[in-house]
Amino acid sequence: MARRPAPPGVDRRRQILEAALDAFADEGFDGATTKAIAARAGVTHGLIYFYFPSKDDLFTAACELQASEVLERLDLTVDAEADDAPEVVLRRAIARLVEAVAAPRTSSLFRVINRTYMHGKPCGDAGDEARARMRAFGQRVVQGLRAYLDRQVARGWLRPVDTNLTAQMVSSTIVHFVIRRTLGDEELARYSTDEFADTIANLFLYGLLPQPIPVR
Amino acid sequence: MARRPAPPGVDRRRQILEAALDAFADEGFDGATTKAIAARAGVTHGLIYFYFPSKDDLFTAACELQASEVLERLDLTVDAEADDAPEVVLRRAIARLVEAVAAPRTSSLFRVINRTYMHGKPCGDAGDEARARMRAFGQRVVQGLRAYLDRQVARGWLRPVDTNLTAQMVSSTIVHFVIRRTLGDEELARYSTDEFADTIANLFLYGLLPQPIPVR
Amino acid sequence: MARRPAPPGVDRRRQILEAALDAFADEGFDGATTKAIAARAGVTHGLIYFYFPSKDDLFTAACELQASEVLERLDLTVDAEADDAPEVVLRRAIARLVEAVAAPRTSSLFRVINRTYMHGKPCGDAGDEARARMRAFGQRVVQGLRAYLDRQVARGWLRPVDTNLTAQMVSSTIVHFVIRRTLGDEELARYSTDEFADTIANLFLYGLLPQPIPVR
Amino acid sequence: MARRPAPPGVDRRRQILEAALDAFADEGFDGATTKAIAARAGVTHGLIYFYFPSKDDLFTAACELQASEVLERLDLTVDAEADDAPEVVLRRAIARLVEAVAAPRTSSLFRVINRTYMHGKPCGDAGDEARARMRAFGQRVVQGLRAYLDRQVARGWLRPVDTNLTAQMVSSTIVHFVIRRTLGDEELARYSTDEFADTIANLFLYGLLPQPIPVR
DNA sequence: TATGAATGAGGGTTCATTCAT
DNA sequence: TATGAATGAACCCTCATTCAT
Repeated sequence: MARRPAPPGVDRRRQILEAALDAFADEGFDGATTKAIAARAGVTHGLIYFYFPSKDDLFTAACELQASEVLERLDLTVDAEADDAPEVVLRRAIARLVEAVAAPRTSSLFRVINRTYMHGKPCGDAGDEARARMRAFGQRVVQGLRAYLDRQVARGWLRPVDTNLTAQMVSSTIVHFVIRRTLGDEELARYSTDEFADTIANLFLYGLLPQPIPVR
Repeated sequence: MARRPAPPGVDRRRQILEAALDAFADEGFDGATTKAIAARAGVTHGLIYFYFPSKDDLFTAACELQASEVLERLDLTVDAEADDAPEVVLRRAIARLVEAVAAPRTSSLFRVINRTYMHGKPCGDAGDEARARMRAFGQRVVQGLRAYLDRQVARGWLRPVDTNLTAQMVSSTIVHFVIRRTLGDEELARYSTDEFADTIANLFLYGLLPQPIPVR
Repeated sequence: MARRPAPPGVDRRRQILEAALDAFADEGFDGATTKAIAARAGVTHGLIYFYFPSKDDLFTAACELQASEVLERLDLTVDAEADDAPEVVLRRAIARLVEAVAAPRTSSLFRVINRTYMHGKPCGDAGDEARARMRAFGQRVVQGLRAYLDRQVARGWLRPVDTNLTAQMVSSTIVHFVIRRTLGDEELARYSTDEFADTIANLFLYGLLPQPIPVR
Repeated sequence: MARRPAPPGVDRRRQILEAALDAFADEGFDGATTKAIAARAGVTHGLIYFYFPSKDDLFTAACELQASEVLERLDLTVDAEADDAPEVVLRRAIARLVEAVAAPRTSSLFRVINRTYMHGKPCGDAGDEARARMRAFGQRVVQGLRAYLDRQVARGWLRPVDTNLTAQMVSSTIVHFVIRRTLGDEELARYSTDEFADTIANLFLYGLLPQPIPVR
């Protein structure tokens, strides 16, 4: 009974994809029932299967849509050649990442990816293929940061560290804390977004050993 | 039919708890079926419900058992007053954490906790209560590290940073990467455990800005 | 959206009916989805419900269309008074039946009918009514053959057997084997259509007991 | 909630298998829902999946159980060397087949097989494998009859016909009519089982051409 | 203690059917 | 006429949980 066709300007498919991503982030792949996703999207249960062949496909599509949209905002190349002082540049990069990850849908994506990373068995939850793609997406994010670090190291503005591992650490730290903050962690909610980015940046810029902190 | 009482010296309850924790880590709460847990523990399905009233309780018990056992090994107070140079001391602390987290059952525990942290909705997966307890456990781990940092800052051996946030960052970084390494991440498998701890320590000790690295 | 009216000379309704009959024959009533039928007919899914109120009605219509078209070709009355020898006459009748049943759409019809015959419960598959009509159609086919046999018995050209039962046996045998041959049964594919009709005719003409077979 | 364990002497598995075969015969593979089968067996829905991994497996198991039990009763070798007159011997064989096929569960099996034979697409209904096995079973039945016919032809008691095709025709005729009779066909119900077997036997023994019928 | 048959709610998926366009 | 998005009932199957033994 085809009751209500979508009002013009409403994209049911996108509604579903967004609801799905949030649901997967909140409940996990198994925990997010297709029925719940439909309810969240304001859509009937059956409609999901009109747009997507299976829950797995929905999962993949939801992740990829968000991933593709997020990659632009995470582009650091524009900043790479700025002539500002090293700490200013890195601070800015971290602020950019914090901001990007904190966007509502994006944090859902990263929550999903995080689960993917914590899995051992190459089966079950949403299939291997989806996991592989998420991993690839995660790597692209990291590679963006790494390229950026490489550039700064080459210029002599940063210490010659293992840029790969460093990029992973920095980005995973950002993701971890931004998500916790997003989820309402009280300790983290005290910091404004800027303070937050700043604190992270300070740690990674100067480390823990005593030394004069340059005025910002 | 045939009742096969456990041979003496075999603790069925513990068998179940350990199998459960690993299963929850591998498959997630929903993904780990009680049947699979029983099989993993070498126990009949029904027996689980002799020892535990429900899957939720099993989940809680499995986490708590491991948590209580792990807290001892993570105790850093013994080192807190050592007179070695600051970097030596912190490096040692990080190595301790890396080693502790990498222990097989412990990494399962942290994998489970990680999922818990990434959840938003206060429902579904094993109930709120369990999540609250896991959070409390995580905090105890962090507080151990934080107390350690406080001590060093007080001594003037570390910069006066926000020790709470720093402790969280350091520990979450360690957990994140140790787990990924445990799960077979190829990039991380290149590092030996010591190198790994060292790399992490260097980053947090000195930061990214150019400066002379003291000989170790 | 775009309405593509059928090009003149194309009978959408008939397209659907033919596709439906084949689909029902191949997959059964439940197995043949309306979507698949639409695809087979080269028509959109919704259009089916413009021409037919329900799947049941489509089923009925598809069967009846074919049944009405087939009844002409199965008419044996023209031959009934031929003066050829009895075996020639019966042989010719059987050949006619074999040929008629083997026609592509006709064999689909008989496949559908066969299923109908093998059903017990007066429910489910396409309703009782449809089954009753199919049975009636089957009986008309049989009655045609029976009338023919009656005529020959009356003339003394055949043994005075129970012509009703005999007609049913002969026709069901023909249908059964022609269908199996149509479906690619390897053992039956060895025979040409003529050989096939001949073999059947021989059995029914002479029986199994030893006796000289007249030259044909 | 494990309410009622089976009373001793009740084989739930067999209950399910028998109910399943009848249901498949009545409704077809798709039409017979697992829920209906469970109800028919006097068993809860879920129990089916305790004993059988899937509906397909249940289908296969149900057919095979009945097939194996029926093959004994269809054994004609004992009669093969009897010294009675040819018509007596064949008449007896046909009576045996009629009786065997008419047994309640057996006719269900043959109804299922019939559907299998009438299918074209090697997919859908219960999978190819099951269909292949049913075909094999059908062939074993036919081969039994064929071997019997071969023996009689070799002795010179029957005409040297194509025994393979003849066996198929005789058995398919028997199956077809016994099933219809079982299902309540009014025309066929008039005949007693013996009359029925006799009529069939007469047709196949003597054919339709005029000739003296020997006293029985 | 220990077993495993038994239960039933609920999850993913399919599909006949409807209706605005 | 024709389209295809939309709906909801029902299906197969899984799984936590129970209970007689």
